[in-house]
Amino acid sequence: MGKDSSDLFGSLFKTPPLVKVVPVLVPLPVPGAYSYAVPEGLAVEPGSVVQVPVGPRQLIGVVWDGENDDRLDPKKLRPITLAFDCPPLSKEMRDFIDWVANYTLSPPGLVARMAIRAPAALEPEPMVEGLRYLGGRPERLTPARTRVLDLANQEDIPWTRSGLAHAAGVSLSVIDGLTAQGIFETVFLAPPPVVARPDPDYIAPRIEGPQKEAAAEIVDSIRTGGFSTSLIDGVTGSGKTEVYFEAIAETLRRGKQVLILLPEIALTASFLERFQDRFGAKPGEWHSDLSPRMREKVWRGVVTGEVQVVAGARSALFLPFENLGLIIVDEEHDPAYKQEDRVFYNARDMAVVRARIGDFPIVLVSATPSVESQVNGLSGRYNTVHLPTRFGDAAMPDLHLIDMRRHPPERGGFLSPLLIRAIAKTIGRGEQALLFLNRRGYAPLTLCRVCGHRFQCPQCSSWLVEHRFKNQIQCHQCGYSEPTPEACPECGTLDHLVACGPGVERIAEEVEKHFPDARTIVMSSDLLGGVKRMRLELEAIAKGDADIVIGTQLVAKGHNFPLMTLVGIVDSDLGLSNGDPRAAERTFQLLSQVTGRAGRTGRKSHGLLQTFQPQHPVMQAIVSGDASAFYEREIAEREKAILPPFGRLASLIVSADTRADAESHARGLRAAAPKVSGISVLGPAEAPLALVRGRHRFRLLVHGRRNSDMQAFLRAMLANGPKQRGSVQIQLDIDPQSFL
DNA sequence: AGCACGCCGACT
DNA sequence: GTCGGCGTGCTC
Repeated sequence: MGKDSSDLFGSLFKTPPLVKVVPVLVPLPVPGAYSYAVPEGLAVEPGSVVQVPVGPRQLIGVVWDGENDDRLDPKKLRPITLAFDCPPLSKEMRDFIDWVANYTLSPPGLVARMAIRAPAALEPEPMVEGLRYLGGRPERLTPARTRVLDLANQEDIPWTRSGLAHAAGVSLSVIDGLTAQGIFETVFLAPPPVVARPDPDYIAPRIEGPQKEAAAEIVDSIRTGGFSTSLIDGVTGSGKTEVYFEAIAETLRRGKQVLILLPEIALTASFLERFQDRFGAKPGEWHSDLSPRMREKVWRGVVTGEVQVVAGARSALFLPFENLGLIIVDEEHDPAYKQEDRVFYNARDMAVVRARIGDFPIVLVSATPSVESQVNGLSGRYNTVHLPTRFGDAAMPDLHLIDMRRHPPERGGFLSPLLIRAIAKTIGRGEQALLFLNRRGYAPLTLCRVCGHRFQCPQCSSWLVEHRFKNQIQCHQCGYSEPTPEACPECGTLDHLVACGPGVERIAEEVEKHFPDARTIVMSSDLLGGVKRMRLELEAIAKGDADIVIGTQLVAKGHNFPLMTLVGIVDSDLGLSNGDPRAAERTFQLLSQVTGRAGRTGRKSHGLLQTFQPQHPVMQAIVSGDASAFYEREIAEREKAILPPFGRLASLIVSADTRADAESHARGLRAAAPKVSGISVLGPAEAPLALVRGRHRFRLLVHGRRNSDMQAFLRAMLANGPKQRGSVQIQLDIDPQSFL
């Protein structure tokens, strides 16, 4: 190995020692990867999870692909602190993260962070201490010791200390005594799996007719392999879950992992049990209020491939599966799939992208598909599977509108005589009625009859909602609350405050007046006693311990009420004109879901919808059961609403954490770009907008922390066209697949 | 995201 | 004279 003199010279005087430098994504809102030196002897590759120093802190990051920024001052280079002992993120996962960061214009480090959000799981789980039976007898045999030895002789498996004590009905000291005498040996065992292995053939599928055909169609796409998107579109109670369970079974048979995405609210014990009934084991769970310990176990199970199926909320999409082969997105239309902080994304859309990158099938499921998915189904890009009828002997409820102009309630009331009569009949038969009103509290607005003062939130200027059960007035926007005052704060007059409009509590009052002997229950998220009480109440209702249920949104989902044969919608029009461009779609979905609560177990059932707009397309679609007419119309409306592309008319929708912030951003933008005519403001609740894909027309949502950033961005965008990317976060609410 | 720095208004 | 509000800049 001859060294020539120039080399020697270089190493002595000029050339710095060769250090390996790698890009590392750090969890900071910076546009790209940082560069770090790899210390001697540390083995890292793209995907390795590492700890690195950033300023004064140590952060967890991921070694990334690509070149280092060579403009970086080498003096700034710092070494990687350590590499975690866990499998690196796969190329597929890295591509997915890059894609999502690029599409959502989010800092890639923040996207990557979502994949490694179980810090404790980065080190392998500690071994658990166990006991192995070595045979032999103790010097003195007591009855307790005999019981332990009998058990140990029966089963030749390693015991845990406490497990053996418990099984033998003895105290830990008995076990310790035997261990001290060399009867047992302490061994270290691999930790037990979080969940048992699901068995695809645990029971024969309980499906028939159209369900069976639908399942066969989807199983077929799995057998074919490769990327495909299917949309299961079936009314409530049509057996959608049973159908996609067959897709899961087929994937498991092929030795691949499955992810089931559900809106957080649908991740209930009853779903997990249903899964267990079919597969003999529960799926792994992933959601926001998982205990850190559990989070760690599931994360680790997923990366090692030990956990075969995960049922999770949207964040589960970023779990680094070892061998993912199928994604199910249940309740595909649910707005809970949207994340609207830090990284803005719709998990449903990103799930399709993940399947595309991983080249495996994905199945979207809904009784009321989103307009976007409907469009994709109609255009043939998604393979639509219809389940038009209910499963077994259950029939859809008979639906009718009540025109409130012709059948008004009595003075001071909100229920039409027609609805009251229907309730009387229903409970007379010993069946249950559900009254739905999507409004918590007693009254949405309180005012003073003397001076006209309206109770308004001091923090965010929306109306304060009276809650009689809690004796509070609350702001439903920001959570502000205060005790209900007795006197008007403006003019000081006592006892002249008047409630305007109904909330569920007020409907309960009216119901009690009409049906004093009925067992009435109010279900709303501010039910005293929290989630536990809520669950008990739902069970009680299912058992028949209530005659009339008055509920908000939260009765719309899940739960089967066998005796529920009447659903009354108090105000069907509520939500149709709140400025949300998706108002009609949302209302259609909500009303379909609520009316779908009736008659799920075979009894003849009815739905009555009180409305002031019986001709409205949403109302017509609901009562006629003709969803396709509604979608067709809605699609046409959206097409019309989409503004012309950039260049001719730039159109911006500004949104921010609060409406006030958004207004302030918009003022700045209007000043910065007077030629832009279409700057409009949406509050955080309304954003992002629906967009039907097609051609390259789109709206942008600009989210920014700083006015100056937003203005700079806007100027650059106007100069360079819509492809310009700025330092602000932008949400393009357009079909991600047009970018694939 | 955090954290430091710096610049103007209301206080012990 | 300071304390502290948030606007701005920086982290390999």
